[in-house]
Amino acid sequence: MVLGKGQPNGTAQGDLGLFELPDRLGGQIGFVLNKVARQLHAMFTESLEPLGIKPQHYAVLVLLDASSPLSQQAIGQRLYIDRTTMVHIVDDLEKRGLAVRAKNTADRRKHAVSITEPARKVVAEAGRMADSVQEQYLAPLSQNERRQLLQLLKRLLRP
Amino acid sequence: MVLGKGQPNGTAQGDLGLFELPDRLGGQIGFVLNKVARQLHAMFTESLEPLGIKPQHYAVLVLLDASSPLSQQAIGQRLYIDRTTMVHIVDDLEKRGLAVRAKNTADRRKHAVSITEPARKVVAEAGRMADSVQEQYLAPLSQNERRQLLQLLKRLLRP
DNA sequence: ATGGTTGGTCAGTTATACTGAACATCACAC
DNA sequence: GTGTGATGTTCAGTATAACTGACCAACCAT
Repeated sequence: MVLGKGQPNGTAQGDLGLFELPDRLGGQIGFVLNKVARQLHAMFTESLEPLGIKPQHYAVLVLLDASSPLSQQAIGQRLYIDRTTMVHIVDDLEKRGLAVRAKNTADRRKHAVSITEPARKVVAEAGRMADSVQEQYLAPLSQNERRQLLQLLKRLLRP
Repeated sequence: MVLGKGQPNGTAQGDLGLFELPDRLGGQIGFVLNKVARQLHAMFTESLEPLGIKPQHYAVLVLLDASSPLSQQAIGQRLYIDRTTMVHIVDDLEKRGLAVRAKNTADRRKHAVSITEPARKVVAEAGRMADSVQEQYLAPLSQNERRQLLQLLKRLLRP
């Protein structure tokens, strides 16, 4: 998966030219996409460590912060997260006191997952870290280019 | 990591508007990046199955096709692949008769990893599949936008 | 000859994603 | 009222990719 640390060492920032990819790979958006995603993910993961959460936790909390409660299925659908992975994420959040699973009286199949008050502070803090990491990693691009990149990526995202 | 299948089901192509991300996430390039990378990776992985290789195998073979032999360390550095992961990848390729580890007489610490002749055919076929998958997934973007996306991503990639 | 570094391997751990099966629950047709 | 199909969630796994730390052989500079 696109995650983790692992930058090649022994090279200075900006030495990318020293390791040109062959055209066959350099022309593959998927390849570069994976590596970029992994680098950014690793930076974000590291920055969140003091808060005791991971990027996936943050994403779920952001959604719940915006609108609580939601079912696990609804969260998963909006965040492109697998149903079993969602079970684990909510397990973790419950364990950390950052979310609760309540009964959904209208449909007993579903949990009513809600954010807790302490979690709102965590989300705010993590949001600042997210912005900081993004600012740092996207430094090679202008603001306009960043908007452009995001817009292009969003247009690719399939349901 | 950014990999696997897992698209939410029950929604039609183009229904993205139905599941807008909150700004806090939608504005995070990392989040969208991960999801896009995973989708493209899943498509490519699936398309390669008939050839019995995976995207990482393909990447290594492409590099070796361009220049053989190379040490595992050299391959890893150019493809942003961890040294232990590289061991497994070359193990797999050897097992499939697609690469060989020979002795490096100049430096006995290093293997001289080379592509095999049969593997060149696999690389060619996989390359066509890579192009096809990329063509399909990038369909929402114009040719110019695709070049732009790739260029922006490459500028972000750190050593 | 020695110490530091490098290349590679091994034995793990971690994160994310996924499948299939199972069960409780819901909605709907009859 | 009943049966059937679908849904939401959980469980028990598997898979992929990445990673760390330790270890050993080999290389290089001193």
